[in-house]
Amino acid sequence: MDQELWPYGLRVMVIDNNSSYLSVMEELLIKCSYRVKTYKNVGEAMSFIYGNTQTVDLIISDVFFPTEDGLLVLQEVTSKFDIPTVIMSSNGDTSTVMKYITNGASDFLIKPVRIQELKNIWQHVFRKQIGKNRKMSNNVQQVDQLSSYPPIVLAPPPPCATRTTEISDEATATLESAARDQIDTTVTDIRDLRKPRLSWTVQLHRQFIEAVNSLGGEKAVPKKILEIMNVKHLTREQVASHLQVINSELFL
DNA sequence: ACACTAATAT
DNA sequence: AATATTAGTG
Repeated sequence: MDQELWPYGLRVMVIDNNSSYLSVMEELLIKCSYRVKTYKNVGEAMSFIYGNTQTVDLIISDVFFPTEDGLLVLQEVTSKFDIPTVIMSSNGDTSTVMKYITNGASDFLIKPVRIQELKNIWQHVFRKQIGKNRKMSNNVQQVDQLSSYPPIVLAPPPPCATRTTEISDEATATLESAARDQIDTTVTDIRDLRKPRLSWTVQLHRQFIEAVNSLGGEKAVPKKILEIMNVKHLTREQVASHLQVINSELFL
């Protein structure tokens, strides 16, 4: 059976002028182990994108009815940066949705957005990349070839992504053993991982990302990350070094 | 003293 | 390119 994978650390920008809804979105996205950056206004969001190319994997923007700034974001971003953009609105009438989709929106979510829908948005990122690569090679694209490390790591899914289950009896057994496997692959000690130097395996990196996310943006400093990761023989310096790289690839 | 970060070294 | 070490700051 194929190992299920999850795109840890996918960098998602959310734009919405309603700050309480922004927080809701942030919380949901963090539960999905994405990295999240939120903006209340379109201008700041766009200037971040202009100043930091290649640091946003996906944008989720409100429509900003009636000014339709959401549409501007969409047109700007799709024409200049090719970042998949998802539009949110509380109004889901067909003509509205159609307008955004025809202008290049990757998806249209109707508020309130449920976490189940956010678990699926990562696919838009990979869709775009597959679209780009398809003409140059007829090789079957392996999903792990599309991942870029360290910004995005494919690893077993986080608890939030537990599949919407209709559980058949034997499937239950499979899931349980999969869960056990996942526990078994959690790194608790790096003695054998540090050959000459430490290797940040996907498991270790996943724990790192989860620790960072659980601390939330600002407070994610090496010492606290280290505490939360709870990995023997891992040093604060090693975490700091890794954090530096992650942050230079930006986001947080 | 300690921890953080940016810069630099390996 | 990835990880470790150093050096300056609070």
